[in-house]
Amino acid sequence: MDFEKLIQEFPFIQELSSTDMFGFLEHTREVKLSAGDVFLEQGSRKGSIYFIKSGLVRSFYTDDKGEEITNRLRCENEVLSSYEIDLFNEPSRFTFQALEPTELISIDSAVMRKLLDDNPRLEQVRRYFMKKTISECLSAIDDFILLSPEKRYLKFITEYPQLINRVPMKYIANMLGITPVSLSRIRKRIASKKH
Amino acid sequence: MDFEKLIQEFPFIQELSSTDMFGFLEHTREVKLSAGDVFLEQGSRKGSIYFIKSGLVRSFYTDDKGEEITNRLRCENEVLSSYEIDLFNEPSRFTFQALEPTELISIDSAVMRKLLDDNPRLEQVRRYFMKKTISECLSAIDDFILLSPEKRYLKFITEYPQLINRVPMKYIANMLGITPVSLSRIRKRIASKKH
DNA sequence: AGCATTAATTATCTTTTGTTAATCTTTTAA
DNA sequence: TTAAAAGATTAACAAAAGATAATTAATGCT
Repeated sequence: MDFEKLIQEFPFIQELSSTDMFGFLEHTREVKLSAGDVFLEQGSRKGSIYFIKSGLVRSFYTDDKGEEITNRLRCENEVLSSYEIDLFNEPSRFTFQALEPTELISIDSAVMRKLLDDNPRLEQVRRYFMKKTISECLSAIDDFILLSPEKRYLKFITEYPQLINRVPMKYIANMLGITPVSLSRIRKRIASKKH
Repeated sequence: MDFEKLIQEFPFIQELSSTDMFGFLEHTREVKLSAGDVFLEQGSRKGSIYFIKSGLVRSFYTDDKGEEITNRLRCENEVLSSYEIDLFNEPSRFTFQALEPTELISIDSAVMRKLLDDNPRLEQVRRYFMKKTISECLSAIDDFILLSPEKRYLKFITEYPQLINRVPMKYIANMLGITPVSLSRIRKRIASKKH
């Protein structure tokens, strides 16, 4: 794992003492997943915080008609977890699934919470992730308010070029808040504009 | 001010010592505003956290065409502030304006940050507001992904019935991510359905 | 390799939204 | 109180999205 990149992604690491770091690392474990594996189920109260060493993960919601609606995609060097379990002590509203062979480093959410609660110096870690979450959410809301579906798609492909060829378009359509059929038409429109 | 209500809204208050509470209160000040008054400008780096004693406030973004796009409405017994200033140490992306005669209790964001940083026992206060923000944001994103504009409007009027007769419809249209014209049609459609 | 499944595209049609402009209605301010 | 301004509605049209179904393309599996 590229340590430089890690620090760049998670600047708070530099501020942690090696004691803190080891105290944290001894509770982590590695998980190897195959494409399609589900590792956290909608409704579960027990979950972990996952760092993606390699691979690709989606989280999705299953609606009353049994339709799966993808709401997040995360790939290597990113962190994800259930907001419900981590922040609100509620059952996860989403299922987490690997879309590729995936290696995760996980730490149980309850254990992590205890670590953070017991060691105030780790507070910055919690704050870092909460701030990051807020930042991402605010940006997503802005996009829904200010941009058309087409603009949102264009923004998506420039912002996450590494994802477009790795996941089904219908997952992206879900995240943009439109139907897969509509996304297909948008893509056609864009392609024809570039003649 | 109704103290019971305050504790219900902000449960962390109970956990604060009176020393902490007074230390906090001595930095607050009251602001009286008339309808239309702007009290925080887009681009400002200096702002406060505002508790609305009475009245109604909106925050809006002015786009490149000079159009104002309302993104938040807050009324009495609610708290608001600039996420950019408070969390990210960046200039506010939004202007804050009173829509009615409004009384605010404010505390300067920089002062508040120092108070929170200096007193770890106040960390729960910060966490409370960050969690609340995340919760609101996630819910808003869900609505954009899962609900049609009409459903979003219906949800809005059941969730915030106290707002519909106090603010122009066009502000609500902005927050729903649609045009005022479209909202007007939606309202007509809904009215005709109830015949 | 070949079959079955899943995803993506295309087509058709209906519904909804955006845009612009005109007309009412309400609010504001002189 | 009345004129001006701002907000809401309506109209008319173009553009886009939803829904459904059919077709084509891609993927997975044994």
